[in-house]
Amino acid sequence: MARAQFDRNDVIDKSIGLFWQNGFSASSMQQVVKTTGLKPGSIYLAFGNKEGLFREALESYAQKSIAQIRHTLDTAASVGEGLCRLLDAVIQESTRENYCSCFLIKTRLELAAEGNDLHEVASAKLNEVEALFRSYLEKEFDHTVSRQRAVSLMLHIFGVRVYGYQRDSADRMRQGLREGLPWLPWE
Amino acid sequence: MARAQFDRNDVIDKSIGLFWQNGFSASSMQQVVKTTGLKPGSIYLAFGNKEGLFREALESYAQKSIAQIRHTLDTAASVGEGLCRLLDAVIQESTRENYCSCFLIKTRLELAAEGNDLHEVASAKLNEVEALFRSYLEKEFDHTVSRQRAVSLMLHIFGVRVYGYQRDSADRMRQGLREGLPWLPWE
DNA sequence: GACCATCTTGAATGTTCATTCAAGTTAAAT
DNA sequence: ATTTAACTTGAATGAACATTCAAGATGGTC
Repeated sequence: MARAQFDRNDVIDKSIGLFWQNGFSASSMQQVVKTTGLKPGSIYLAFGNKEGLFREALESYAQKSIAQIRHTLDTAASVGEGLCRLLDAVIQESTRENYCSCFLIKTRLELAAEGNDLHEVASAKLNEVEALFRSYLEKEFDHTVSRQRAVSLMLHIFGVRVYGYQRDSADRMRQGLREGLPWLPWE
Repeated sequence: MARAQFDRNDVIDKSIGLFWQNGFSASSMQQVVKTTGLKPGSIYLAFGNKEGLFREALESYAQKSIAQIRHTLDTAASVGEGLCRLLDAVIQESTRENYCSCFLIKTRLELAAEGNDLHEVASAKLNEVEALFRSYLEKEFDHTVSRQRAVSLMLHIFGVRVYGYQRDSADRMRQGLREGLPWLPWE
């Protein structure tokens, strides 16, 4: 069945699952073959190499995440309320079985050595998220405050992404966010 | 030169450097051989396997970190002042060339899948740090407040450990900490 | 219906991996 | 001086790794 090209989006989604869970180094191409159903030749023709596939998976994840953030902030009654919903969703995610933190953060930490290219991609996307927060905050606060609070938001989100591995920590994290982000319109 | 046993502490320190930077999967035993100067046989006799060496390195790192925290908090004029110094030190560390975040956090994220043993070690040590903060805070605040603020501290430290990869972010992080931890005696 | 460009296939490649072990070396015990 | 226990040595092992490529299959084109 040649010419009946595989579904690229489907392959990328499955690769996101694998790479997000195991990271770059601990995911083998043999696992990719098993997970995606593609044969090695097809993968290498379509994505070049392991790094190419990882990059596409990472970028797809980032794009979806950013779209999700935009949507939540756009549909909320206020920026503050949207941010609360966003933070609640992050906490909620951490209660999942097989919680995997955030693909971007994991990549930033795993591939930090020696100016790795994938590390740069992850970092750029995380910066994009911060810039997005800043631009939304500027609808309600002045420039300086918006910049500071965007940083504070990022620190808290990173914190939750790491803290969330602890079992039954959701309530504690919610309290922690209320402590550290008192300017948000909680509940 | 048999019987002239190698310096175990030295080997562990060198292993910390390697594993901290590259993580578990991306560090090969051949790199360990090169870094430590030991031959494979010696490593396997002394530590069992790669995981055994990694575990000792991780535990040694954790012990040193906790001792450092204790020392800073014990020698400060107040708990609050000690915490400020601690947080400043974490920010300071992030300005280093070859910044590597925190070995415990990196391990928690890298080896989270399937109840990995090393993940549990890292998580247990991180919980120990939180408990330590709580016990110091209880010298100045009541039980409930201490618990909440310990969580908030952990969230901020995790945040800084991830955010710190961004170049020239020290000042921004300092501002962010002042925003999120206003109960600390800053400056 | 013959052809060609396009895509798939999966066995094969050479490398690197974690780990082992028989042989070698030394310090202490006898 | 000889033995013994403790430790080192480094080549060898087999498995797993990322990647390649010649051969096969298919759909569109003339």
